[in-house]
Amino acid sequence: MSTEEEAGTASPARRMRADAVRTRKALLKAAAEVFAEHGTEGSVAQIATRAGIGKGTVFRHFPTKEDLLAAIIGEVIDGLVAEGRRQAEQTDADAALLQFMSAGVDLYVSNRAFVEALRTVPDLRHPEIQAGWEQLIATAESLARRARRDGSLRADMNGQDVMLLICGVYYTAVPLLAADPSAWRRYLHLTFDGMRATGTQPLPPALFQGPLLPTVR
Amino acid sequence: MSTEEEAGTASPARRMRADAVRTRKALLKAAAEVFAEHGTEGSVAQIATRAGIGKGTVFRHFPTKEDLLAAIIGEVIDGLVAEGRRQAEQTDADAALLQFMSAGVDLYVSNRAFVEALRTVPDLRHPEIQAGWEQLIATAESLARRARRDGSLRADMNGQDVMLLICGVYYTAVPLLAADPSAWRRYLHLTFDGMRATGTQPLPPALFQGPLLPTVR
DNA sequence: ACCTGAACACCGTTCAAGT
DNA sequence: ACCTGAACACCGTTCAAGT
Repeated sequence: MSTEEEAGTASPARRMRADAVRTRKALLKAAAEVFAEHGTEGSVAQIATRAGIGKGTVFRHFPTKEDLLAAIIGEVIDGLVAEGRRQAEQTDADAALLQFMSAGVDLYVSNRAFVEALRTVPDLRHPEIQAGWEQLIATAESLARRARRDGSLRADMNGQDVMLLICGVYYTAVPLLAADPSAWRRYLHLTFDGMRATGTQPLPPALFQGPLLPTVR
Repeated sequence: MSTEEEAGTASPARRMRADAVRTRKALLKAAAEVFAEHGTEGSVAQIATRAGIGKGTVFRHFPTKEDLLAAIIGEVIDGLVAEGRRQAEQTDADAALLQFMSAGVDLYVSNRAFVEALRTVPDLRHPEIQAGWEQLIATAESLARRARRDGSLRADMNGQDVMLLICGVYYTAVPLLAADPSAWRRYLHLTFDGMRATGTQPLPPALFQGPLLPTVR
């Protein structure tokens, strides 16, 4: 978590004054905490107070609240991508895919802002988030490909499906999570059964193979 | 749609002055439109303007914005319950369940406020919504029971699962809906395959059989 | 009894004034 | 170069004043 390179998160311009570097670090830490706890609705004032800085300073570092959110979410995405790559080295392709999806749903449960941000991927036009999302799809696709080859995943499932389904499983369980934070497991297993189903009708086609957002349409 | 009994929506106290009845009707109409278009975030000012009344008047009829939302959502729920009962009369139990779920997802797609409200069912402590939700579960359960009996639905699926999965399917497809409003069909079919899966591991247990919110825990 | 709009405490955002 | 807090246009909500 904190073993990454420090300070340079999303590399702001070049060469900052020492005090600004400190301020920025405190800001990012506070924002990460507030967003994880309160979701996207956590207020800028709340973040500023927790970081011990003025409200105006937040907007000096990030032009909008959304930009700040994107910086935080970018890091969370990186973490999930890393998890996917770790799973890709496992021998059992089926288990690797399931464990990747479990990690994803679990992350959603523990970080409200993460799902809220990803759900609005088409709206949030942040290159960092778009790039992160495509990395996630690529990672998921590599896991899916292996599982397809050894027959544990149906032929018409791709990486984008995997990512979208992680989100769907989370939302399926949302109303139950307050009472039981692991209620999502039931629906992940159900979904996974659907993903391996054989001898059924072929699914209606997937929309996009590559990037989530086409320029046309 | 407008063939229902007029004016009495959620029966306010007793005997209103004629002008108040007119105001209330305009308010409910405006609120239904604004919420469907803009989701929960549609503003009270927007609704008041569209209804041609003052902002304060909104709060005279409904103590909070949430109460107004609940009145609107209550009606939408009734519509879906009716659809479920219609499907229950169909001979093919499997098709009835699938068509009920299709109608549900489709409703979510066309009415943003509806999903947003249902997702927060545990938070929204409105008896009307709670009651409506339980009616939905009961309706879904009657469809599920028939499908379970004739073997087209796995034995460990219940009505609550059905309702939660409708929501999940919607959210799975959310990022694609702007580009293709029927993208959810792919995931509904996948989910449905999971729901009929046989010869697989039993699912982790369901949390609650009856009402969604236990008093304990 | 019913409606209204000004007033309040919030929100994200801007910016002149300070160091 | 960097930070700050007052000021702005919003938000949901309250309430004294009008009919």
